[in-house]
Amino acid sequence: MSLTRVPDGQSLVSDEAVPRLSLTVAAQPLTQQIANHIRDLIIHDGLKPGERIREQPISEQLRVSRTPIREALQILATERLVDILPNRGALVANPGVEDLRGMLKVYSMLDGLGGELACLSAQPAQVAEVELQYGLLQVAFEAKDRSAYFQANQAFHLGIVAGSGNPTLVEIHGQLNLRLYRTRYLAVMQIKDWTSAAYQHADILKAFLDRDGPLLNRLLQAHLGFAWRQAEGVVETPALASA
Amino acid sequence: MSLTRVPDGQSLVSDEAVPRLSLTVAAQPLTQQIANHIRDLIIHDGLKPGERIREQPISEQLRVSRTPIREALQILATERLVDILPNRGALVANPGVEDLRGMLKVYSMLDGLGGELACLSAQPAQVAEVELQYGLLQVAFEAKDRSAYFQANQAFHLGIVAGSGNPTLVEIHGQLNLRLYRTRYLAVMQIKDWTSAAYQHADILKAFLDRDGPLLNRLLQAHLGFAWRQAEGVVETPALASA
DNA sequence: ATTTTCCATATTGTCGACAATACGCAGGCA
DNA sequence: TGCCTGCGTATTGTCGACAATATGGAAAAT
Repeated sequence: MSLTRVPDGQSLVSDEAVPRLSLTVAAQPLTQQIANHIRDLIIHDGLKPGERIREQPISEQLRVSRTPIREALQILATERLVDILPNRGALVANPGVEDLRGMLKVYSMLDGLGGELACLSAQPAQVAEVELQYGLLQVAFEAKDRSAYFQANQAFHLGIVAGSGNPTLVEIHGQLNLRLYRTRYLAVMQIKDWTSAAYQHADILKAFLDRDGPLLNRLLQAHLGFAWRQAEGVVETPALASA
Repeated sequence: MSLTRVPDGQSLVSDEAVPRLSLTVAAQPLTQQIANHIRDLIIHDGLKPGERIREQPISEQLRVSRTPIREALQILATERLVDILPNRGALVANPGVEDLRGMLKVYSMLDGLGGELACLSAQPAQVAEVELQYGLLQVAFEAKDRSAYFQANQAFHLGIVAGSGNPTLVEIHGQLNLRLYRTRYLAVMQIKDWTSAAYQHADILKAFLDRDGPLLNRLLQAHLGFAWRQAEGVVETPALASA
């Protein structure tokens, strides 16, 4: 990872006409960059659940003082990706099976709601994006590429929710998605018949294209419930003692 | 507000037997105390939407350096109660009507889900709490005490969700509740016929006591939709320019 | 041998100082 | 007048140092 400290030239060149004069997006605040960095480590299992997160090592690796690191940890704690024990440091959150079940219940509901609303308000570009991801999903599925499958699956579902046009819903859904990300990723990579749930996407896409909100809502919730039942066993033994 | 810096003696004396030896709860981290302080100011309208939050004045008022204040602001930004503009400071979040509508949609869904789950898993003590708050609600209603009414109303609804036994749901619901808190408070204080929605609580309580989840779900969502329609007009003109 | 006490060390928490950036205004220029 | 330019000031961003706290183990006591 490389941190950028100056307002660097990540030019915001979309396919639209670019306004004259250097319209560059300012560098993201250090705190945000660090939070992103640690968040990535967590959800991609570079930092294991229950593992301690010390400030000094990160400070040295990223060549940054501890101040922005602490701010980043506060952000991640608010996102419930880390637990901060006063005077004793930060740990990677380590939810138990019961916690995960509870999160999934809420997540399913939000996912279903997202689908239902998307049937009402999704823009053509958003529909196209979902169709595109469905295509990638199929490709990855036939190639038995679990990693690509997982990625397309993510984009497929997030794409539907994005179609709801409800920023709050998208945000909360996305945040819960992160809290479940690692477990779901490990599940997809490990489960024997990871193909079973794949077929459900065809129905989901169809309901979406037909703009059948209530049906899509039901399908999405059922889909997640199914995927979870597949994954139940994979919720590995707690790597480290939880508080 | 008073900040406590040492592990002070907020002894955790419940009505239960107190374990021997000084079992005192450590002082909350400064950062948390400050976040709570600013959060209170925001939801109780001590800081208006769109208003700038400067670090130095708070630093002087609370007799604290800017470091923990900045950490607190990061927390509040993650909770979407403030917006941080890089290099330009923090503002109190100022959601538009459309944003509020979107939040309420999600909030209603979560509230309904909470009620439905609570019908399955609420503990007797939790049911009693809800009944208690219903009583206070009635008292405040008859006394035409809007402030007390609002408070009991809050406790009534939060109590139901707490009965769901789903920490994630409680947390997310609570967070959205805070984002809507100020608007709802102002609405209750200003609306002419603030009494209309009050009658719905009887049905809600009955469905809860009858453990009729689906019905309670519907009632709660309808209740919030109704309350919102009452409040629509109250969503005042943006106090300050929003970004 | 077991427990307790005490201390050295590692880590987190807070601070004041400095650097970087944005803002407002005066002055210059067309 | 209207607009640009440059500078002083106010504010935010980052840092290194120090204070406060927890941790682990050696030494002492039972």
